[in-house]
Amino acid sequence: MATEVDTEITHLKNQLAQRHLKLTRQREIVLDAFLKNDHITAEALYQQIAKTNAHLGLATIYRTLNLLCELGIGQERHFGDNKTTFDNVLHKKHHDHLICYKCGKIVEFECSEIEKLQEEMADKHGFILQNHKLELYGYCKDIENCEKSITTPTPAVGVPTS
Amino acid sequence: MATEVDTEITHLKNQLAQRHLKLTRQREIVLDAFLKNDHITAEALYQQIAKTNAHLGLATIYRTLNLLCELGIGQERHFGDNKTTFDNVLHKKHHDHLICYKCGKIVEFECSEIEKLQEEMADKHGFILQNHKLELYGYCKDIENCEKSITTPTPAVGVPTS
DNA sequence: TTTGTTGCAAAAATTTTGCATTGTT
DNA sequence: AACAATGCAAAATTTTTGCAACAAA
Repeated sequence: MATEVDTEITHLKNQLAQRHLKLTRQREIVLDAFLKNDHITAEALYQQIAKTNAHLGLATIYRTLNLLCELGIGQERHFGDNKTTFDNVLHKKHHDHLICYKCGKIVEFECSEIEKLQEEMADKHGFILQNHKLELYGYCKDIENCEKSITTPTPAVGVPTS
Repeated sequence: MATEVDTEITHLKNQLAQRHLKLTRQREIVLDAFLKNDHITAEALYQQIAKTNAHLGLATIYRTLNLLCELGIGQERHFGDNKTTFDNVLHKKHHDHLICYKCGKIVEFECSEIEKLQEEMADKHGFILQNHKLELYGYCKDIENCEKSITTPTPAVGVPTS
């Protein structure tokens, strides 16, 4: 069956070939693990891979993740904290996020009207739009799970506490 | 004359008093310098202050900038690279950015229609919206200045090169 | 074969922290 | 006087790099 992973692998192969870069086992492992996660950090991916596969050096994870970004498969994100997370962005064009300040929950959404307006704004200011990042911060109304799921009591980023 | 800085200082004073924190000369200096810049890094602010005032420790800059964020005056941003920049966000509600991949130019804009849609999206997903960050990445058509102003040939962040 | 990649450890770069001293309320 | 902030240097984090051994084209 032609899975989404196949598509990504193919894309990766093509991009690598174009640049005379090589498709290694490590790169496949990282890509594979990467695709199974949304917004994951290099460190987390490292841990995750360490559990299931032969050991890959953290430096390789970083190098590969950066490569994926250059090839248009991944994109860096920063959610409040200062850890860089990486997202699959190749087959998820409209990849915006809602983040809860209290429990850290991240919900993905898309909105074509917003996309359209972004295009207009870029045009209005003389830009050719290639990409965007939209993050909405707030509090989720999921009282039940919000408190429970507190991992790190995310420090408010520029939210008036009054 | 009642400048914008006065407003910010007043806000700062009030917020500090509320929390039994103190208004120090250093905090005033940082706030003052901070307000004169859009999206500046801690290091840059440090350098800038070093030129004009008595020397402030870099740690103090960081501490104060983080404080400003907690008080709702500042907000952290990450534009492509992994340096944290800080923005004045108190009196600029609609503070979105267009960033040129090639020359690094940053243009600020606002769009109330987008704001409204964001509100709707948050609501739709059960969030109470507090804040947002919107960054549009692309290439500016300012051929004249785009090439010239290259500071750091910003590495493309997730932009298909094909 | 040739050229790119990995792993490791060392190095960079960025941000935070401990603690004695100093300044504000 | 009490309590918080600063400065400095040391520490902690996060990410990158150099280089010899290794693997893919």
